[in-house]
Amino acid sequence: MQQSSFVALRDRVLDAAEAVVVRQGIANLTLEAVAADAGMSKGGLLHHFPNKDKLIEAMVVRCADQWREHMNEAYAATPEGPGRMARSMLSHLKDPDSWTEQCQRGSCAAFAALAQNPALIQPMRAVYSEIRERLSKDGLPEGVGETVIAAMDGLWLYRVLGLTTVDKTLMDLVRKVVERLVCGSIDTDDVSGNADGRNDA
Amino acid sequence: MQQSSFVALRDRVLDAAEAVVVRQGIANLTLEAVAADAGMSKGGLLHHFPNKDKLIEAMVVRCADQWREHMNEAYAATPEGPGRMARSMLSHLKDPDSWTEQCQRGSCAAFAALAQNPALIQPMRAVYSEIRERLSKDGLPEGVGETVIAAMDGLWLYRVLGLTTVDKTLMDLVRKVVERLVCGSIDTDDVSGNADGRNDA
DNA sequence: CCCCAAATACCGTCTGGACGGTAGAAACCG
DNA sequence: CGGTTTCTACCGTCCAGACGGTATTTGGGG
Repeated sequence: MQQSSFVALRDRVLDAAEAVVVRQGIANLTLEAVAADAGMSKGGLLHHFPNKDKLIEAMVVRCADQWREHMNEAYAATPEGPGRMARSMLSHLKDPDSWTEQCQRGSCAAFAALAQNPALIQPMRAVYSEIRERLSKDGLPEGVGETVIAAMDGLWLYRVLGLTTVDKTLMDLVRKVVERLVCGSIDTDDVSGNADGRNDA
Repeated sequence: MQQSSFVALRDRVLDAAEAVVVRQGIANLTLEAVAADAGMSKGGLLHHFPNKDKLIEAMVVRCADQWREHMNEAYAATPEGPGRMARSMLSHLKDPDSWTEQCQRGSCAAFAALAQNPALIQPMRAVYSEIRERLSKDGLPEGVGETVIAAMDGLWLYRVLGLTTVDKTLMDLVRKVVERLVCGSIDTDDVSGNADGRNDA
């Protein structure tokens, strides 16, 4: 019974870690709690992850990989043309359940890393670099891609910190406005032409 | 010398707490570390804040108050008309130094609360409710105000998690795109009219 | 103005408990 | 029997908070 599936043990432990964070908060993410939730002893847990840093690193890596995969799938399913990357990212907002789950995964890993050792967040940084790289070659005027993803991550922040409730209504509202922004930028791309136009007060 | 200024002691302690978080991370936000940074003993610290929860609560409250104040000042300095609230918030992005400082303050308090006791974040939630309330009465089409603040908080998230560098260039890019969005929404407010128009793929 | 007492601000020490990590035994496997 | 996995027991450290004591200030009576 111990290795019910071959590779599943690692995932079982990482799931347990996320569950602990969700239920009891970052402060209670202890080796004992994770082990208990995964149905093993602390010693057994430490056999697979030599220390807490490695455990959290694995959480972050798994999360980053899933994110990347999710992103590529959405991109493949998005019609070609300018703003394809931006449009594919916005499509995530159409499925609140999936989005919420990704949010939770990401926040567990990110906050665990932040609390344990900020350097552990590196894999997520890497994913972000890729996203921004692809957005910069998306055929949109400067700044639009950055705005799209910033708005999406703002929603992420609200959910994660509980600053405000993020329901389908809010997600749809923001998504439609941003979609309009993207489409409008494709038709009239005079934003980039205005890159130097300082209208600061 | 101990009470150099009358009320300043409390602020000195809270400043110390923020400094500890900035320099050493949330995990090292201990009473001893705060006391040391504030130039007093742990016993002395506990004389003013009966326990760690109260200390962090004070951090959050101070941060929320400063935020509200900052917000009201910007609003007062912003020309009247539709989207005044949205425009006043965007003006924060024009001063990277001030914005960065606010970011740091906010993140220290928010993460300290998140790690210690998520319920302590309540004062920030309250500020957010006010902001969203005012944005909803801002004379903009539905969703625009929400998008504006979501984009700004996305930048906040990047800075706080270090997901990507947030410099003046990026801030200006996003600000200009969002400003354009706000102004465009004032001229042609057909976004709200399109609320039902589903163009999902 | 002085003296004494009460309040206030602060300090150093202690303790109980939690946590990360180690070590060796035990169970399971072929 | 050898190797792998898992367990139990334990150690050293750290931290929140309690406690008793000390310096400084305040205030009131003579």
